[in-house]
Amino acid sequence: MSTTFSISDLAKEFDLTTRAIRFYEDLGLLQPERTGPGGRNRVYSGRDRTRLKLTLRAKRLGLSLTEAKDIIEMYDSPRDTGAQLQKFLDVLAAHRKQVEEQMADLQANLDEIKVHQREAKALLAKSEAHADKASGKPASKASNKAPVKPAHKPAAKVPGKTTGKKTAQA
Amino acid sequence: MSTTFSISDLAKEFDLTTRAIRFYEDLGLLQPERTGPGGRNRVYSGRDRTRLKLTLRAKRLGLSLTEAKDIIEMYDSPRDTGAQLQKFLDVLAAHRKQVEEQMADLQANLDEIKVHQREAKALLAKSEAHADKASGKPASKASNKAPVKPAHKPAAKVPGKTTGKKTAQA
DNA sequence: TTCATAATTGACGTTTACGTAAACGTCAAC
DNA sequence: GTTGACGTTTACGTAAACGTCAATTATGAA
Repeated sequence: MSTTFSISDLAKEFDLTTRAIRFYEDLGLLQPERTGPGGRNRVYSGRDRTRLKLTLRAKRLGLSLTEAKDIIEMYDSPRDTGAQLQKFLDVLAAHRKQVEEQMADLQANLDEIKVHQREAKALLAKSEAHADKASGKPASKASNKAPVKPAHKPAAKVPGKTTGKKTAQA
Repeated sequence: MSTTFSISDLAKEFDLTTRAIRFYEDLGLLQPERTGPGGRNRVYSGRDRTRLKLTLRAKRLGLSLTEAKDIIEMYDSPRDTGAQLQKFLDVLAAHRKQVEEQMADLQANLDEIKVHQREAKALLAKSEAHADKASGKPASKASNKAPVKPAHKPAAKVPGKTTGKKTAQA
């Protein structure tokens, strides 16, 4: 009992369809063992689960599945010789640079959001102070409307999914 | 002369094909004016350029073009009434949450990279100290090999492109 | 035993984001 | 006066990432 998972276990946990999981297997991202009669059913190990988790995180960050695969393979490939180690370090440095660039993008994004928030709040306060005629309602907190989701997305989504199920954070 | 751009200006600046830029127009992301005989040629304003820049940043962060459009439209839509302002604030809050989640993903990623770097460096130092037989070379700095790029990507790339041209950072 | 539930393997369909010609207009340079 | 360089539209092609049946097979509950 070394902690294994069925395909639907993983599907539920990560809010994926089994179709998607099998598709990832076709790409070589997962290599479940088989069980049952004639080895029909897939059995996933903890390692598979980890790879899946990493894959999904990579997706959320905008990477393609093949890119995710390349990276993940790199991360659990055999680094015995010094040359392999050195190459690994090079790749890590490149990844790090990439990630840091992306963080800069995100930070810029966040800064803009903050600016807009400040502006909008100021405007709203002004209009409310200006409209102090009738009701004396505080009018503050945000209402819970649809969080902007247009439809389906290939990457980087807000928690709520189109398929409307559970949510699994990394 | 209010700073306008030709399609190839933008193509060069952002390392896009003109095809891509026209495609963005089809999606409603850009609305260049026309010039020349019969109004055949496109002329892009600074606003178009900004929208394009925002679009590309959104792409790098894993958003689809339609998502990018929705967001950008939101950001320069008319927020006059209090209700609109409040809705805008709600949307901003949702976006902010989304962005912060993504930053968490990125941070996790970065942390893992750092761990691996430390491990690899330790191992490498060990193997070098262990192999102090012949040459006495320092062996440190990273070499500049291909930065892991598999082929083409739909989003979030390292500077160097498949089409191998210029690079424009946000 | 029968019926529902879960899994599996094809195989074709779909959406996104452009690429890739084909065919033509235009203006400057040679 | 034709050759480029750049621009245009129309249209078909394509790779990625699954969705959506359809046709089985196996298992467990009723």
